[in-house]
Amino acid sequence: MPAVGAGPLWAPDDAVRQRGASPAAKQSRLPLDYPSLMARSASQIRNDFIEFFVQRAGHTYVPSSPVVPHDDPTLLFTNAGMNQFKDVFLGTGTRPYKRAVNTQKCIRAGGKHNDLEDVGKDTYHHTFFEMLGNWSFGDYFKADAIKWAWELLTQVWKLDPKRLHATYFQGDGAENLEPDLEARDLWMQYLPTERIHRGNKKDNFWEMGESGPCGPCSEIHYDGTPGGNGAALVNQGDPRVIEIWNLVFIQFNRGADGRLTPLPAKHVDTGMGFERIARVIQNKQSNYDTDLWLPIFAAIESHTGAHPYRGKLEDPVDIAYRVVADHIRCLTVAMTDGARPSNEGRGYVLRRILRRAVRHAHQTLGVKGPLLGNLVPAVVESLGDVFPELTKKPAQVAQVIREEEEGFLRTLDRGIELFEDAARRASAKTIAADDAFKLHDTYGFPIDLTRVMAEERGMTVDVEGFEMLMEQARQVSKGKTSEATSGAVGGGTIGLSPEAMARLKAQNIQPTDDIDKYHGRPIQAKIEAIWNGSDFDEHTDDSHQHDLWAIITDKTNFYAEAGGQIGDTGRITDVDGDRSEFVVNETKSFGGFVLHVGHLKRGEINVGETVQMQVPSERRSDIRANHTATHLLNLALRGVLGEDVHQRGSLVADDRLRFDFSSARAMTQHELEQVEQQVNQDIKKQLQVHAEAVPLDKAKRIRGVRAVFGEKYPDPVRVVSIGATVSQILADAGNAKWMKYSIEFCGGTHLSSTEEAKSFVIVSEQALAAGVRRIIALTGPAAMAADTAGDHLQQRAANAARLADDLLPAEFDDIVKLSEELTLSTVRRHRIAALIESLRARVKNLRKSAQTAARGTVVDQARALAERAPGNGRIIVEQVTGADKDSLLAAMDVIKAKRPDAAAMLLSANEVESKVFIVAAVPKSIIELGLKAGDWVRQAALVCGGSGGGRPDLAQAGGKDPAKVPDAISAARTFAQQKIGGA
RNA sequence: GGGGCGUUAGCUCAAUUGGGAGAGCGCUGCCUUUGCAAGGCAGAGGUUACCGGUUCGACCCCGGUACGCUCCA
Repeated sequence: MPAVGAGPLWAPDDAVRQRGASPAAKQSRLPLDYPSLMARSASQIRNDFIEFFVQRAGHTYVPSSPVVPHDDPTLLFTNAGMNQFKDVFLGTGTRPYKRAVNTQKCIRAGGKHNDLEDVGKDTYHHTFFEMLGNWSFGDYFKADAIKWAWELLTQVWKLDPKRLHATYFQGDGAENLEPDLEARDLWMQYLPTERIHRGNKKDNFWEMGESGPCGPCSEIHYDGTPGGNGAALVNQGDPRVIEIWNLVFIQFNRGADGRLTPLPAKHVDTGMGFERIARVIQNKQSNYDTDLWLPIFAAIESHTGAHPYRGKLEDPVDIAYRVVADHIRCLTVAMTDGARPSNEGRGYVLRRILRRAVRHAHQTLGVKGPLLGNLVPAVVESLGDVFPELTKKPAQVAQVIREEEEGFLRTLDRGIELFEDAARRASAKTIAADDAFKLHDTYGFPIDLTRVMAEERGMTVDVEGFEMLMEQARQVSKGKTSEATSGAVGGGTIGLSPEAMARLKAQNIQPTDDIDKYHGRPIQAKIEAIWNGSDFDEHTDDSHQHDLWAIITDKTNFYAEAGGQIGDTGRITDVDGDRSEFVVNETKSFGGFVLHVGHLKRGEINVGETVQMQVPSERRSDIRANHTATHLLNLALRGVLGEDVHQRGSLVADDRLRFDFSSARAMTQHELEQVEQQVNQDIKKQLQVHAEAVPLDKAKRIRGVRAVFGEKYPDPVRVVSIGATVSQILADAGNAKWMKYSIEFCGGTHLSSTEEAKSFVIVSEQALAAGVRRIIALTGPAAMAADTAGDHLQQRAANAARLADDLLPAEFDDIVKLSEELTLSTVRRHRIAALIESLRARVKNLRKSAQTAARGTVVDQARALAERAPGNGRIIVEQVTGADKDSLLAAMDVIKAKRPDAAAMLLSANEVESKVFIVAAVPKSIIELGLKAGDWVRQAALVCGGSGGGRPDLAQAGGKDPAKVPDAISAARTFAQQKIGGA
């Protein structure tokens, strides 16, 4: 080990050369010597770590990946330093360096690791924290990892070696795993045996998931007991003796079957909680006592007027300080990386974090309005240096937080009202469990708040019952889930596990050569492997017609799903094309192996056989048109909306294209029209499309080049340009004129000339999430069809204004329906909608006057009937014409007014719709004689095939047989006469 | 991924078993009063979110969709 003395604190190891300089290195060189290590600030400690591994051990500083994992749907938030290197461990990705160091932004709240409810109550839980880590990707292993860890802790940070303990994996009989004696022996160079401890599988065997890379780990613990005699407390959950660094030695892969196999390339993955090591080095009792938190605590103090933070564990105000400070860090970082509060997934986690902070701020710190938004600048102050992205849009983040706070305050107000209701219903001064549960489950009113409010008025809450209901709800939620997932088998696709990839590599099968995908013409290839989803086969034939297979060939002309472009479909046949045929439904790539997934329609296939690979050209050209149009759209959006438009995702399919981009607001009709027009103009210009592989650093220098944020690009990267060749562009990469050209990093398939896209139509523009918009568009024949349909409908809508009154309503309904059903350009749809609006008032008035007129004639008939009926007649049963339910009721009002003592029934038949309407009214005096309107009307309705009912004084009925109306009338008369004894 | 709740006039919300869609505020007009506040009368305003089903009849029951709120994972 090199002596540390004169010269830099760590001399570069002879064995390694420095491979990358960190930004931190440029900012501050460490002093040659520093007298008081206890006084090191948190940010110096962070620098120490990074600098140590960069300078002393030749690591490359890799900036933190976003806390919002954009390419890992299995992960709610980035929760460990290794997340961004997962693909390297899985063997599906590579990096240009073999040693990396970083400080990773992590969030543990929601999902498997959920520390949310613990934050504030103790000294060391955080929702957001930084994870310092160093990595070896198939490079150094246990010896160097342990050596450097020891050196950093004891020589750079000068921690008391007597307080350090190490653990190693003790082995596991059930898994047939040996103890990690290698790690133990290495530690014995530095530590006496009594401070080296054995650990079980739970503590000392690290696994990424159910399957995948894994291996033993070795932890370093720090004994913070006053006498330094806490050896017995290692791994006992005692806050005085804590784990500070975990060194993971990845040397196995766990297959889907649970079996462990040794990995050819062994990796090191270490993690050290930054807040925790800062506390240890600064010799504090609590993570929150380090200088890291000072700006945030100060901001809380000045915005709330609470007493200064005193670091007490039990004091509610201090608890609130910790909660608010922790949560605002988490929220600011997460939202900076693009997450937004919502009611599901990671957005919901953010919402809960925010609410917890608001509750503490309001209940304990006495804040009335929004507070959290005002703390964002303090977070930026404390973390902006390490994570410069925080300084980009703090105002926008603060605004979102403020709005969300206001939303929660409204929820609270509503909850208080509901609570009052529950309190009124409460018996024996106890709020019922189901009321408390409903407040929580349905209206989001936190249980502890319910308790506080109950206490305020001398009441209690049935918490036990509440917990029971919660547990029930949890079971319901769980039970259904497992049922649903086990039921959902189908899907019809297969993938390649890391283990399967390892097997292919072991057989010396090379990743598929897919250079022919760009032209897509038929080629001949050799079958390398046949994968059935769980195993490899040498042969299959059409007796397995319905089974799904994946064929791997030495080369392919199929495009595998990537970069938003869907995979090709097609056929793989024998060379002559007459004996066997394999239908490819899907093409996907795993670690460079292209899988042609589908089923064998006829014949047989064998490994080693030469086959003909065919991709249908029509589907391929549809996809190419949509992909090139996507690039033109990207360019046009930037031109119309400005530089702030960034691609957030995209889908290029054969039947449509979808483009998601960041934009604060909806696009106006004018903007949509401009974008649509520009793309169409570019299509008409017959611009040539060029593609070329270019070294990544060179390509990045092109002015105005488009790349997706957070996407990892290979080196060299393929550059696709439209209207200028790649070499023209590279010759003058910094020229601002390239801003006006479409130049993108893209591995997809494209047209050779834009004119082949024929036409471009935007069919929808909508919000996807706050700040993200989605455009769906068409090209080619589909776009032209949408255009034609739009032309016709717009013409029809324009003509409708000149239609006569009697024709308009029906035509109007037709147009409205078509405008909803047809696939149209949004611009066109908007114009048609305007025409429809201009007609709406007139149609409405026509309908209304028609109805009024119809009602008038019915009422007139009723008036005549009332006057014509015998003076003392107490039963009126008559048919009227052209009435519906409403006009019959209006007519009945007239009869009731004119003949208050008569029981009256009106019937109307509608032959066209084959319906009969019946309404009856009976005055009180006759109800007393036994004639109820409901019974009466039902008698009549039964005769004409219906039924009815209502109140005794007024009832309605209907029937389906207009021809029976005369019978119904006589039946009704008879019935009434029987009841009231004639009239 | 699985639950709970909601969507009715411009706004806030009612509507009994399925039987004529309402109130308050706001709006328009008229009247009264006029120091201010206001008061009275009349009126307009509704695809009961959307689609489908059951029924003679659906705001109401059933299924689905969208949007919002909320809980659990």
